Amino acid sequence: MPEGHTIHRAARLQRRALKGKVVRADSPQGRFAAGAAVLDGQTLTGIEAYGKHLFYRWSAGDTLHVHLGLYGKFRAFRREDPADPLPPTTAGTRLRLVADDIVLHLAGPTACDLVDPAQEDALVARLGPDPLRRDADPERAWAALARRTIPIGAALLDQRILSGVGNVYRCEALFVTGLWPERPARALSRPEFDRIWATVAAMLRDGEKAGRILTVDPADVGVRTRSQVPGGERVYVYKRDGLPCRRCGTTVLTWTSALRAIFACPSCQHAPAALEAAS
DNA sequence: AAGAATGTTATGTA
DNA sequence: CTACATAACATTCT
Repeated sequence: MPEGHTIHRAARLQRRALKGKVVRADSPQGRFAAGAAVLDGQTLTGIEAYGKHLFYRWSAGDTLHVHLGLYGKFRAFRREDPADPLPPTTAGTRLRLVADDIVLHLAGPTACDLVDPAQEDALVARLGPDPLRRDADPERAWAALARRTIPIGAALLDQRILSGVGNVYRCEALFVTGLWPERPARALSRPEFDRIWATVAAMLRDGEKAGRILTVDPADVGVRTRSQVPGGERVYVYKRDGLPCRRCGTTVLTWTSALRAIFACPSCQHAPAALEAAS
């Protein structure tokens, strides 16, 4: 269940565990047997994250491209003794990497394939700036938004405009910036865009550090809520439809935007007056 | 056991 | 080329 923070965190932790090491690779379920055979015995020279994509660089020049999709997961195991048996793989395991005392399982990703430089360039060229990357250029996102009539809520999910944001962060970032998700993207002012960019970057950074999504400001933590939603203590609006807003108590609304459920507080996020009255 | 889910691409239409 | 609707794929969890 990954957004950009999960991917960048995986890159950081796996770099620490595997970079510079000779890696044994295989594909226990045979779902990536040919690719694993190519990587087996190579040294992992680097891992790069771009939006929700990962690129693993190998000593013979190969690049492994991974995208976790909706269900992809990494599982890492530490082995005391290299002679110990390998931990069992669960169904859907595509690739297993073994180095020294580390075993890494990659299960269920949408993409797990070897790419040549042209393919990698094409993939990256389709992505908007990633706020977690040092080389991110917010002007590219600003220019892309200015051309779009789609709602800002939909635009934030479009990886071509800006990359790394998923459904939780789009809802939370719009709440924190106080913007109604249905505002046309190109109607945003520059200061509003700057606030969105800064908010998304800060949220993704926090998530990368913590390893989980936690967007609620400590100042709002004490606000009474009857939320029974798992993880509901850590977000403002995501999956909190029908519950009182943590800030103002107004009922949080949900509807469909860009194929996904979106959640927002009509009061804190300046819904059109008609809608606010109706709720 | 149906349905939802922290994702994305493809296709047809206007 | 943009926008929108719809379907499709993928897998796990409740």
